[in-house]
Amino acid sequence: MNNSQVAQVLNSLADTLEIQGEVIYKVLAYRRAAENIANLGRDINELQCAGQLRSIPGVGQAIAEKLDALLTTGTFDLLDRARAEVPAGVVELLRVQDVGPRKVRLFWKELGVTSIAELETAAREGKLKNLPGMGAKSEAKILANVEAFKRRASQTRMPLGLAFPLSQAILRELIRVPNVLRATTAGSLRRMQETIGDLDFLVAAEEAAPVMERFVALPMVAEIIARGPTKSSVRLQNGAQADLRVLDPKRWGTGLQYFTGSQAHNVHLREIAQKKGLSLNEYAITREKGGTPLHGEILCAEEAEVYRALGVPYIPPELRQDRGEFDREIPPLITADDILGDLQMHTTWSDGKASVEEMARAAQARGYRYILITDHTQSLGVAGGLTPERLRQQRQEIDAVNARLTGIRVLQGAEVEVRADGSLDFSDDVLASLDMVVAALHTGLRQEREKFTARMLAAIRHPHVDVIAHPSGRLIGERDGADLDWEAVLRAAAETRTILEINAHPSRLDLDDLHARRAIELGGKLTISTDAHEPDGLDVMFYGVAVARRAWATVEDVVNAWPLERLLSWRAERGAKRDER
DNA sequence: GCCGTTTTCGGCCCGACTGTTTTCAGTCG
Repeated sequence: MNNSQVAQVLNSLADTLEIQGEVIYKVLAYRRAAENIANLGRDINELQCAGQLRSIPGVGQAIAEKLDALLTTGTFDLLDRARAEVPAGVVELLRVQDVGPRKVRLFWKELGVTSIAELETAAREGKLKNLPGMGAKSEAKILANVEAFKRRASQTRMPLGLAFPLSQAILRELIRVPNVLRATTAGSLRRMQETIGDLDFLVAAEEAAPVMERFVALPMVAEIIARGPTKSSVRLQNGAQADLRVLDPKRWGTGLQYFTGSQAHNVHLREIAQKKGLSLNEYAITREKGGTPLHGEILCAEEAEVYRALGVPYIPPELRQDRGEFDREIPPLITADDILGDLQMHTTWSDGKASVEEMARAAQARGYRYILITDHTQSLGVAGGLTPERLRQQRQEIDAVNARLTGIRVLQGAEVEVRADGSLDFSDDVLASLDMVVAALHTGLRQEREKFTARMLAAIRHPHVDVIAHPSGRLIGERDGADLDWEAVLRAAAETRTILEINAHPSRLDLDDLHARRAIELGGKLTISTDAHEPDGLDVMFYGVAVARRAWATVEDVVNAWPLERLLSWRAERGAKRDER
């Protein structure tokens, strides 16, 4: 079982216990453990082997024993009992909006409902409205939510690449409302998580009503879920939920901090406040009940003031996941302005849509000093992969472009296929003729762990390979990454000075933040590359930078934030080191 | 069930909105 599967088991156990009416803190303990396991960055099986399960935050004696059994036998006592007592279909009811543990229990115990289909039938037959605490309105709402659930065939979160442009479009509308002073996205969007559940908006305005009106009347709104004086929720036409919160500008800082989350980060911050005898909410910092009163409230118009008032260093939004950001000094994270070049892009020589010169000029316009052209190689026929002969012709064109342009240097590389047996698509002498070599695995992604890992390690240890492109091969929401021994791969890359790519395309974002962070911990180097196939494709760089920031990366960790001379001399040094091995 | 420069027991973040209620429970984030 991998980390996310273990986390899933604990979460569904927590759901089951909650339906059974278990004390909420026990339920929360399982959820917290699950979250921390999902955020681990290390394979939980390794920790088990090393007897270090209890080093995971939120895992004590009891949960450690259960994890041990789970990883060894695939289950444990409490899980078996919970599953025997509560049918899976009952737990599934929680996925319907506005149906929580208490209602699930009510419908199950009173009406014998054990599936979403049965819930729909019961609602249609009018059986829900007579239950205690229920009424006609609640019944109609639940029926509508069941239908909404069925429409959204897959309950998947939106990829960031979809959510980000959509949110910017909505934001532009909100900013235009008269008397709006500030407006921003918040939530997982502001944290730049790779997938987004709800779109969160925060607006500072003297008057809330006009902006609320505009929000619920936006053309992309399909349905109003809730509408209060300071908060509204809508369902968008693409099925996503969007929330708007309007704040007094004097309380912007606390509001933005609260609404950015993550929930785990906020819980942690509020605990810190509590230990100082303070209480934090989205409006202000106040003295806890029973404490000596403050001179009223502490209002924070800026977010940084919230952290300062609580004696905590400012934490950039991308790091607010409760993954140790309160415990360690935060280095100066890389920014988009630090990027000096782009080490993966395609041209009309293979499957790109623009010439070498067009790509070079586009990169120059974005302030870059160098680019690496990385067209596909021969065995990837579908993408018009290059033969050695065509590669030589391309070199001439690149030389000509370099002669014409000043201020940017075009390097010749290739996105070289790693074949099924781990060998590369070009001979060593052809590879040696390139300025840099990017290796990629596009085939056999479903190979078993040992086999795929061996191929990857062969590519990493290959003397001519500089970069591994999109290492896991995942496509967000479509295809999981390959099953890899990540610890072995990340270690080998660090040892051989092989650069691992963060592919900035929002459908990939590969390496992901957790693996990139682990790579850095092990001393490895990264590149953030767009994999552009046309000039505008260069504009996705900021997504990759966000992943790197979430991985705590600094300029030192990211080679395309280095001047070209430094990158090339580091590479030469690396070649010498490899020769010694 | 976890956790500890206030604690090995007694805490555990905090508030908006809705619908069913005559003061609050449930859900959500």
